Amino acid sequence: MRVVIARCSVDYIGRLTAHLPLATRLLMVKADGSVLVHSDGGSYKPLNWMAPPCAMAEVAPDAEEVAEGVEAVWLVQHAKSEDHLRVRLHEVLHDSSHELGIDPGLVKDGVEAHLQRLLAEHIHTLGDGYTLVRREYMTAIGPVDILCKDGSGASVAVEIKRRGEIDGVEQLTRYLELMNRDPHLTAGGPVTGVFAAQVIRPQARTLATDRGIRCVTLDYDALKGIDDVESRLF
Amino acid sequence: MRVVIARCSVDYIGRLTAHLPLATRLLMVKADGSVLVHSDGGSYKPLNWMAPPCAMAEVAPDAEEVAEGVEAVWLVQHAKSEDHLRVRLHEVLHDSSHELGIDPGLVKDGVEAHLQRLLAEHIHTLGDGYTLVRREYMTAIGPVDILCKDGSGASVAVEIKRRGEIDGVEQLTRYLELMNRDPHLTAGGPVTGVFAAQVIRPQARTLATDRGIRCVTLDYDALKGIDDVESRLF
DNA sequence: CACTTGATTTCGGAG
DNA sequence: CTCCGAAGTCAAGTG
Repeated sequence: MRVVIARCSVDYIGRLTAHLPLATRLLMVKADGSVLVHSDGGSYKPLNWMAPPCAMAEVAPDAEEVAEGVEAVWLVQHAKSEDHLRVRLHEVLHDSSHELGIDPGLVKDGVEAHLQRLLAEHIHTLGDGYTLVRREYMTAIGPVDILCKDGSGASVAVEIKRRGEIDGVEQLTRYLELMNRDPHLTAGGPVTGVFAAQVIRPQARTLATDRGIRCVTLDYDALKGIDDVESRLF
Repeated sequence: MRVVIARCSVDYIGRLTAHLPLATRLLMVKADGSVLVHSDGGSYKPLNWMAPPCAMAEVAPDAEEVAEGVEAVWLVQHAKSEDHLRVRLHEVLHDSSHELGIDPGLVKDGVEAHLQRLLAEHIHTLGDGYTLVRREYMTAIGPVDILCKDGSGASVAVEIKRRGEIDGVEQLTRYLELMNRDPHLTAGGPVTGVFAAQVIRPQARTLATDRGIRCVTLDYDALKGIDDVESRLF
């Protein structure tokens, strides 16, 4: 990992064309050759970058660049496309390299998969008499998050999102359309839908309701609470 | 901007819980208090981070941490939520600060907005007699990229994407459904749809065709070429 | 390999 | 401010 602080200008040519005027920035060159250009604010996203696989070469500034005061030029070329980044260094304020080694990586908890497991384990939170058929029920166009049956024995398809947005409703609608053509699934009556999420956007809620899909807001901590209480009983 | 290279472990608690085991990493502390934890590979996304607005405080390691060899602890607290990051520094290999100033920011070219402007200016590329009604035509469920009329005077809704995928077809279908219920728009006949993109995926093309939506492949450079030629005439 | 889906998405624009 | 769509999205899982 090489870290450089420099007054520089940057040009990216590839999927789009982007230009960064002359200013002082942090340049990060990773072991895989990828380059990140960061300013002193914003978010975790660099102002400009080149994703691996790519190679960084230091080339000589041309006559025009020399006239503009360019000390060095970095040419970062993507390995599988024409995408490239040209960094013109006008003044290098810091330059150091460090051996970092391979990172053991991030351990996560609390994502959609977890929500799905929790709701599957406590499917009765959807209503009395609800029973789980299976998680990731496979259809021709993809897996339905949860397939269960309501108190009357009718099939219910559940789509789970962390944030409920309109495309999630579209997805569930496609599943329901398909599933309602399967005599096996509709034996107990038409397959209904439940759109479950921690937060459901008003437009998504409106569309779902309009299509007869029930919306359920999930409380992750409450579900986990039930989980903890129940596991403590065993 | 403060740059630290250190052997550290990191814990994030907030929307999810995430842990990074002890390893050598780059820590970036930006002027707005935000912190980024980078490894020597991956992509432009940090392994872990705290987004602004937030504040970083160096706190004393507790007894257990001292016993594990922790030299210092950074507590990064988000200003508007309970999200926080705890960085345990075991060994600092580098630590430097730099004044970067405010960045003039990125200048982009070639995104969807540009495509939309170009097609709107050369709406006749869709066919003889096509006339522009307006860009970003507002409907109850969102803006249609371009509303125009064909040679016969019938309304045409155009959805523009850089890459034409299935969700873009779904989006246009929703607009068309709604617009075809508006007597004002259907006065010249049913509203038809055009799905325009630089690249259209086969699945999206199949779905669009199936729904009577015309697919048009946009050539950005060609459109820009027309633009340049025309502007040169004035 | 391509395709799909989620993300501590981030980012920008419109209402 | 919120809501919504786009992104040089990235990255992981699956057929």
